[in-house]
Amino acid sequence: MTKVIQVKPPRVFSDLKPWLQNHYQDLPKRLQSVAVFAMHNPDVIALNTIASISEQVGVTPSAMVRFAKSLGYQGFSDMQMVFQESMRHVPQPYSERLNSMQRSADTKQTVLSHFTQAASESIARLEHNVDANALLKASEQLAQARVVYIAGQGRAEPVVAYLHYTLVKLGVHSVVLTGMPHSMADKARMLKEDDVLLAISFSPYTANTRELVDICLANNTNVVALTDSTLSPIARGDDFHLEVLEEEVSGFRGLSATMCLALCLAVETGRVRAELGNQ
Amino acid sequence: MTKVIQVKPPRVFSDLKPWLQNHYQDLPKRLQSVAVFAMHNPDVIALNTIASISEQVGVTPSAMVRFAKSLGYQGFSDMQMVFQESMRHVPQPYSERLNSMQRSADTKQTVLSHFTQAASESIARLEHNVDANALLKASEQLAQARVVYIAGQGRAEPVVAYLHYTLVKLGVHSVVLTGMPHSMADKARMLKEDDVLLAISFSPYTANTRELVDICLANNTNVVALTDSTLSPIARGDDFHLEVLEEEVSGFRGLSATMCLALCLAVETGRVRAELGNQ
DNA sequence: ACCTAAACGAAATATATATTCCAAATTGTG
DNA sequence: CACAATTTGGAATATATATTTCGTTTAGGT
Repeated sequence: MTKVIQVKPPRVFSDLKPWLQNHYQDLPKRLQSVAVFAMHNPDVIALNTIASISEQVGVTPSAMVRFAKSLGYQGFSDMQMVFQESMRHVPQPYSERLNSMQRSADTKQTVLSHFTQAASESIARLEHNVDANALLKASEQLAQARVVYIAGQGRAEPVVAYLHYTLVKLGVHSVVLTGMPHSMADKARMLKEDDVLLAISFSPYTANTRELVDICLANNTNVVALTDSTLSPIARGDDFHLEVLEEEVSGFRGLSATMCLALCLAVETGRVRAELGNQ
Repeated sequence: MTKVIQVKPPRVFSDLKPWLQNHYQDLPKRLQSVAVFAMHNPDVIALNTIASISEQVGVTPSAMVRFAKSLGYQGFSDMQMVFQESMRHVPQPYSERLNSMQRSADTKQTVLSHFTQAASESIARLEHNVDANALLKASEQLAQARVVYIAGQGRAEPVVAYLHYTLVKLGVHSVVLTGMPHSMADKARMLKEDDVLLAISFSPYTANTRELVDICLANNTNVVALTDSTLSPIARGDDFHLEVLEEEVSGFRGLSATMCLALCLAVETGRVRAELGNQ
């Protein structure tokens, strides 16, 4: 049997790279080709089949298997997992474990750290994923509104309260839509064309908020939606929607990133309004 | 045969997202679950097998295939290619960032980034500064309460709403104290010794919330306080107070860290309550 | 140049994975 | 409430993919 490097192979890509450099010299010719290719195109290794990769490298499929085995992996598939992990954008297990490990055996601290970790990740993702253009458009809509009506239930209610509080402080005329479902619907029908509905809704989506959106769209009243998914029933092609996804910890979703976005939306609205010269 | 959307399905991920949004409503329940998951975890779809993904989504493998087909793809594998392409030349963050950058004249992106940075810093500080013991004690107080009465005004109101929402979901009997100042005071005087007041208050401190705390302490009712400073008038030696300080951006204070702490407090309360064996 | 040991490629095999099919359950409708 | 249509889960099937095997080739040492 061909010589196999005895020590356990690296299970994370960042370890694999320097590790492979050391053993590169000792590899047979074909296997060196594979090594060079793998270091230059990790994404190809991660995503393609042996047949496809080996063709690109210019070797036979069996060479790929030998390569993986000579590195100490069980087979090609085993090695491929390491490459796949390197391009997953949610190394949540890692960061979570690391964080927990750093903290000493204090259980309460680690519980909090789970939540802070989730919050940080949610916020980081928010920053990367938010459509800046959508944010601007939404702010403009709100800034131009005669009155901003805010609606949302359940987990969205704190967001409603915060947006209301901040918008009022900024001098934007805003009203929270409350009450029984049918009375809310009645109120929604009263909105004028120069009003705006600011609807906040998260999964599981309440039928009520959705109904309000339907009513407003039917009346040509503009709608700005804040939701956790573009697939939300309140997100339509003809409104302005912002998306924020909260990381969940053992079944609980926070509101850290959502609140951050809400504040930003409110402040931007104030800024745009000031630019437009409304008092 | 199940209804299939006729038009050719999108071959690039960025087209798939809005496209799915339009057809989302028409999908069966299980297929909607898949859709939501797919939009939230594209990397999982790209890298895992049907069996693994379907387990994570909570549906059967055949549902995954039906999903792909109902979208017009030949099968799951066909659809998976689209997801793989999206992460092919690895750094998706870059391309996405660039895209957002050129789309907007860079001002919006940086405005949001100010807020996200402030939020992240606040959360990091929260993690270091929180007194783990105080958190535990506070949770125990809330867990042992017959009824938790929650009070807070202004910027604290969203926190009140969130704590109320989460505690109720966890089966903790909790009530929000609302109304005119003097009627709230009257209500506060009704609290029994085995009730707990959960008071949230931030600078500038409202006299009202402070008064409630005074009343409860005089009546030997336990108080758990959530504030932005130990110097807050509602934080006393003889109550249990948690402290969270939000970084401010051009005069505006967010609630990201506060919400994180609130969720943690609520979940801990639920956990302690379960440990105590209360129904 | 010969011999030996390692490396290699092609095909056979084993395994994993996706897809199809159908009966049961669910949902919507008259 | 019953009927029809749709949706769903699980097993059977088909396909794709990795792995092993083995005869052949190559390279290095004497």
